[in-house]
Amino acid sequence: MELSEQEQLRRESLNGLRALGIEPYPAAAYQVTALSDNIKSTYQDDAPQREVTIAGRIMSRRIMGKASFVELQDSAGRIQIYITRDDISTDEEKTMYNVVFKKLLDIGDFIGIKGYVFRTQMGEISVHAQELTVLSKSLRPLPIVKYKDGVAYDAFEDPEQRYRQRYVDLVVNDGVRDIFMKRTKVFNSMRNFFNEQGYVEVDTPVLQPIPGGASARPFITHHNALDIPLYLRIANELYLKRLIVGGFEGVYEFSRNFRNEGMDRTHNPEFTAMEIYVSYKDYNWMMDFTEAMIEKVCLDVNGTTEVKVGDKTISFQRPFKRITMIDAIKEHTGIDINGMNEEQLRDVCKQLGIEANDTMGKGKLIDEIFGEKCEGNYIQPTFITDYPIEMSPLCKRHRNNPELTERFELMVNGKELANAYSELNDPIDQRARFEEQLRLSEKGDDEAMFIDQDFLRALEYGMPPTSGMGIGMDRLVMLMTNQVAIQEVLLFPQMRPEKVIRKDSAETFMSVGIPEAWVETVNKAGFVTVASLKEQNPNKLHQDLCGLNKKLKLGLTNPTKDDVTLWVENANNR
RNA sequence: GAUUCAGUAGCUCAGCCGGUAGAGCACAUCCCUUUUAAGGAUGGGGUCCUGGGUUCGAAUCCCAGCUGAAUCACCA
Repeated sequence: MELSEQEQLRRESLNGLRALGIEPYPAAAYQVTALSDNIKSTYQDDAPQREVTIAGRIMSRRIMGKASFVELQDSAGRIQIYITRDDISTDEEKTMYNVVFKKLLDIGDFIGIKGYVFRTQMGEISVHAQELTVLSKSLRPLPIVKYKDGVAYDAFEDPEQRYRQRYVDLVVNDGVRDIFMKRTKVFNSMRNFFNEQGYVEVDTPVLQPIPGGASARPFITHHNALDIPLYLRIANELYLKRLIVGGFEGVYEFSRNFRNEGMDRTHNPEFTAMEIYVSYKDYNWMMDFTEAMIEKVCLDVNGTTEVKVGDKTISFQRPFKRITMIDAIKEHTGIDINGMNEEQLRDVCKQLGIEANDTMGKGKLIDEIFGEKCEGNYIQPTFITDYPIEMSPLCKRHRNNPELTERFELMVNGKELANAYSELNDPIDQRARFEEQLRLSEKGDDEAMFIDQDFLRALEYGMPPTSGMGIGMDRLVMLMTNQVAIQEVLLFPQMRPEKVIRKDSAETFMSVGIPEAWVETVNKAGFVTVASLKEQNPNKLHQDLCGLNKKLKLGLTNPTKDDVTLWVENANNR
């Protein structure tokens, strides 16, 4: 492993600490009595002096001779520490200050400080250190981000590095933690809302023998003991309904779902949905319930019902607009699709310039028209209701129109946020709908649903009238935190794995005759494994190595061409 | 999957009409007991993403690849 100069220095400092009898990774608990924000918010100039013990990471140091200032970052924020040589050092040599603090500690190290709170001449509330404890040594330099008046200087902003090394992102970038704190608040607020009504949080299987409840390509895995394929769930809907059959009157689950599809700034292969099912309710009740829930979540998280999303302001104040899908299409295209057959719908698509192929059924065609012409227009929260029956195989037929279903989707900022039904509980109708899906699947629609026989059996025992609703939690958090990328609201978004560079040890290189002194140079020339030396032209290799020796002023004795030829031969024979 | 852009020091970036690789922060050494994005001075640090090609000579031009981002396509 090649270490940068700064990394090497930090390892030397680590040894320096141990040489002084200071354990850089102590085992003992450190009793913290205060957090940075609390110290600052409760400070009063005329109050009696307050003793505190705090701990955190050193984020900056300003050494002014015998006195220094440190910015210490803990979970709540940052606070300045004032350190003087004579206060923290007890011995004659002032080792704690001159050696430990000034030489052996670095930005990024965790330290504990015992001291008292005061205000500096510049007016900043600070802690005057009386005791310094090393809590953990950091061996890698953090990116240095500085802030003044909310402006970041030298921000650490390469998305690849931020997502791959979220821990660094969280340490150095202001505001990243806030997003995830808000994410937790969204979940807690929603959970409280449900619990207050007596609904029950449950866990259902992530590994499912039949991936049901949604239309999506699943991830497939294999169970060795049973020797069967298992699928990571694409939804948990069918399991929650089984629980309604079993007698629960209200169940919900925050469900991590997995879909084997494209990734972009609004899709991650694993994402979180919340689904809730309540018996003896219909989708009208669920609309009232959903808007009440979202209004509360928004208030709990942001303290207001309005959120800024990009340059738009979205109001989550009840009630939300409601419009049927047919009216929405009429509104945005001027075409009334009510009662049209598949042929007529295909013509409408052509007329509107929407691509339609033969695998698309009636439902899919209507969905296409809506997605293309209407969806993006609904910025303020809007319930789109009464979807065509072909698109909603788990949804109850509309009480007034057998072509439609009792379904709504909630559109916000031009995208679907939530989806809900009066759940289909007629087992015979449900079986017919599944069979229709199977026909679509045979027609080439690879997203059509599988038939879950056990689910049908459950329905045959009888499921009470029920309404269910699912909501995309990541998208909700994006709205609540004004983020446009799902990666910004997932702690560890999916990334292509980093390449692991396999490297042979020095001994392996020496075993083909390369002198120890030359191993590093051979590595530097781009050969980190002995195998990579195979089939190399010894002349070129010889030249490269001698060139590096000269260029890097290594002062090594150049190998002869015969030496290099032998190395390559040995590598070939391994 | 397509197109475009990007990859240079630990971090943020300049250099890109080919000719010895630069700045700020960080780091090191020295000075300094109330500083605050940055105290002062001096100094060290690079596989210019990888591999080919053109050339006397490539960070720079060309081709291919890798990784990421944006837009579009596909998909809840």
